[in-house]
Amino acid sequence: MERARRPGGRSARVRAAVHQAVVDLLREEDWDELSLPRVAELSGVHQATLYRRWGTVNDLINDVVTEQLAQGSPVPDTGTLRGDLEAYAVNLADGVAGPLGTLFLRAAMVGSRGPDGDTYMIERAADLQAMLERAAARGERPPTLLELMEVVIAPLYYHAFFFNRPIGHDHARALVDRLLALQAANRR
Amino acid sequence: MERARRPGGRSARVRAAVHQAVVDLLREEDWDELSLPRVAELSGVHQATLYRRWGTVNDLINDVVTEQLAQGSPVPDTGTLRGDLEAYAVNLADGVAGPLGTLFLRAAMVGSRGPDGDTYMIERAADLQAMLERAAARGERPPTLLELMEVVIAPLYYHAFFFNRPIGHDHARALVDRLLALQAANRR
DNA sequence: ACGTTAACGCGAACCGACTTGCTTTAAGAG
DNA sequence: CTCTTAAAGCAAGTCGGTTCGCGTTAACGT
Repeated sequence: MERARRPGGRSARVRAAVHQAVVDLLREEDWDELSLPRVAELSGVHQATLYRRWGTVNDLINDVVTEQLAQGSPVPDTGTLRGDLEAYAVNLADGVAGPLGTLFLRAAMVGSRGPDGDTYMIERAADLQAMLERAAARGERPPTLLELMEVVIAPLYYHAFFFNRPIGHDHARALVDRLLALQAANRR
Repeated sequence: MERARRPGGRSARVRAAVHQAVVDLLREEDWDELSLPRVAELSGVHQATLYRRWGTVNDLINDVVTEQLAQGSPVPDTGTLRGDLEAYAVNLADGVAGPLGTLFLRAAMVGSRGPDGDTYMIERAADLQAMLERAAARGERPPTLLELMEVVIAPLYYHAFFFNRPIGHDHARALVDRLLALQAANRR
């Protein structure tokens, strides 16, 4: 894999300015107003640079999402299964609202892929899997990854997607309750 | 509300050809290849007509989705709650796969609205609510609409959206099982 | 500090999406 | 059958997104 040949100062500044402009545009304007010329205008970076470095809007979005996922919102480790799940759910609820949520949904829709060719979802899934295995190691009885996705994560996205209004923390925690209740019921 | 002034023969044929072309394009090409000129080419209808009747790609998609929802897939009435739910879930599972699912998701993402200004989701919700009320009238103990959406519908969309692969009928029925199991647990 | 060159800035040209004024066709009414 | 006119076809023109060749800047190695 080809490493970036000159990652230093200027390129980094340009990248940051462009990423910032993307988020800003998404915050104010409509979904499909996002174009490279528009980003160029707002960021002060020349169009040609955008086309050369990123090529298309989707690739740019891809880059932004990758960066955000890499640094922001790590999977929590609170010491209890319930604690981890609630922290994660509440965090995700906040995340899918706001401009980054939109970005993320759009990225997913176009079938964006991370550097290793995997879907973002799959990369994240590994982290969640690890969280569940920590719980199992402590002697708790965690749900499967599929159950977690279906009972907690899917509803969060669903609300954001179809009704795009923020999901309350209480509501997010209620989803976790439901998941754990199912676990309790299954054990019998 | 202004009725269509001349809904007869030719207009109907044009509309049908255009709708067909949209679905065909979506089946073969990529998500963002869909443009009015492209649809014009494939349908044999002139560009100008498309721009005058629909204006934008989103409005066209809107029209297609509205039509599909209006005729296709009515909310079932099998006589039992479980029967209704399973029929609905299996049907939706098939629906969200395939090109129409994509169409629908995209429409939702842009925040499409039906003729009365409501989100499609909200229009459909009324039908589902009626289904649940029929069950209640029979003396069954139906879940709330919110529970139905979160436990059954959300996961179906989630799978289609993030992993876009079809959901098996068994899997769809399993989601209904989960919903009913939750109901049983709550009753205690 | 100095030279090399990747990465950015600039403007012109290109191309496809979108618009518009006019003409032609055929639905629907009498 | 005839008339009216809504809706479709046509073609030229505008506009914004995209590409390209060339000159300039500033990372990074020495």
